[in-house]
Amino acid sequence: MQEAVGLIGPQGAQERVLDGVRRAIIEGRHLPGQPLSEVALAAEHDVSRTPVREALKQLQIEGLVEIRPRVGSFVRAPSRREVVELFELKEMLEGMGARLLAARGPVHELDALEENIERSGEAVARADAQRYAGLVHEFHELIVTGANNTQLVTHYRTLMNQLAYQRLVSASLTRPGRLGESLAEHRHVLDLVRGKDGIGAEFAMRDHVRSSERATLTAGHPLGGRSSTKES
Amino acid sequence: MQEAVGLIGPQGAQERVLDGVRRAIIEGRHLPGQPLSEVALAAEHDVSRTPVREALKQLQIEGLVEIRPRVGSFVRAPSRREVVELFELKEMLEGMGARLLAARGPVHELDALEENIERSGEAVARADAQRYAGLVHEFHELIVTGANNTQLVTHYRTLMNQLAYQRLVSASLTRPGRLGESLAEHRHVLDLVRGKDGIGAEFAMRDHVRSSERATLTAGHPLGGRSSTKES
DNA sequence: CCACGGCTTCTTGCATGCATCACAAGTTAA
DNA sequence: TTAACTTGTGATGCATGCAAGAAGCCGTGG
Repeated sequence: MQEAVGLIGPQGAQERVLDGVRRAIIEGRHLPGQPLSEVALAAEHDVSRTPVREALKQLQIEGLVEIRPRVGSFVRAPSRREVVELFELKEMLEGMGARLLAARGPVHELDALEENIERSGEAVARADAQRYAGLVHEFHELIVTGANNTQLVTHYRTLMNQLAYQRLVSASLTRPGRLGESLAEHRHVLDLVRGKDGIGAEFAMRDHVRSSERATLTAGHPLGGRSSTKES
Repeated sequence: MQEAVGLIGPQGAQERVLDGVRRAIIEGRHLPGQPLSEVALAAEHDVSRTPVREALKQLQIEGLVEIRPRVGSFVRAPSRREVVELFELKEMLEGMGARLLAARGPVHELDALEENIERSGEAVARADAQRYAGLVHEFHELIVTGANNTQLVTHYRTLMNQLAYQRLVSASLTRPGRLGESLAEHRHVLDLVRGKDGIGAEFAMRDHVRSSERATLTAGHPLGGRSSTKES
């Protein structure tokens, strides 16, 4: 071909491939263990193998893809152990976010959190688990971004990608009573943040993450439990 | 050329380039802001541009290199603000390591830590700051690896690369009295870990990181203070 | 003297071709 | 029948060529 006429596109070809494949994995369109052929992805996104290779490399670093040299790339599913490890990290990072946010004083994220809790209350009242799942995501995201620490946000986002958090949360919220429980914990965290109790907010958030972890791991485990890396 | 006769090399060409450039940046052979030409690096490592590009991409994700699209790659120096952010993260991650290590009970890392403190005492007695710096690195590394959480280790290593920790620590330890102070803090942390006081160990470690941060940032700042991204 | 516009040059981004290696199916011998 | 060997097919890893864009430079106009 060698046309490259359409120039670099909106934001480069490899970024398009990167976002596309990442979303496909997180949304479950590519299942764990499934091989990701470079030529197939190149054809699918209508680019050559080069940007596909670079995108796969980045996804490997993000933990979504496993590249076995000279063999190929595969969708990576974290093992059960890794999920526990990721939750341990999540606990620390979100606790850190709550503490830093409390220390910042009144910033616009607090209003957004207030509004989030209000809308969450409505969703819980209607038992709309799907909608609440989205609001949960927003709540945690606001806590972390509100900490005003870009490094924290970067590491946190990587973590969440690996956890395929969306699906996990949706699964955990099916347990009856969990919605109200979760909302109460959110409210408690926000109260402590507003009260500028940094350490209190940190530990409330950590407790919340742990209880959320329990709810998630005791619910169905859509992860399969086994890593894609078979070590036989 | 197109020879590729020597086959794939010991561990692939791009890995060689990756390690080489990373070490060069961390050890200060490539200075912040300096442009990293693909062709120059390719010639230096005797490979083509392709593996160099992939290595640079990974280094960008690790935070050591900034790639301005269509412009070039540059050695990235974290801004003062980013250094503070990185230390905040370091504090949380090492605190987490200490807590998890305490919960694990008697593992071989504890013996290694004991021995490390012993050797550290000798280094302090001889006022050998250089040797002590290496032992500090080992101590913190043992705390983190001893937590038995591979995700933690991964994120932590990335962090340390960005901080160019080696140089920073060496600089901070020039302040008189800091060596003994630091050693006492290490010993305190290890005592709490051995006593299985997880939360205590976590906060002792966090306190230690904060005091280490103060010592580092008040010492000379070899980082230049300004980011490589000039925003004028 | 300073500002602005066109141009040159060097850079990256992507496409493509070739060599090498991993895996599996088919074949043969015990 | 089973195990080991051979060979074929497909994949990745790397080298290289071409086009588009960005930074710097020089000349010109004010």
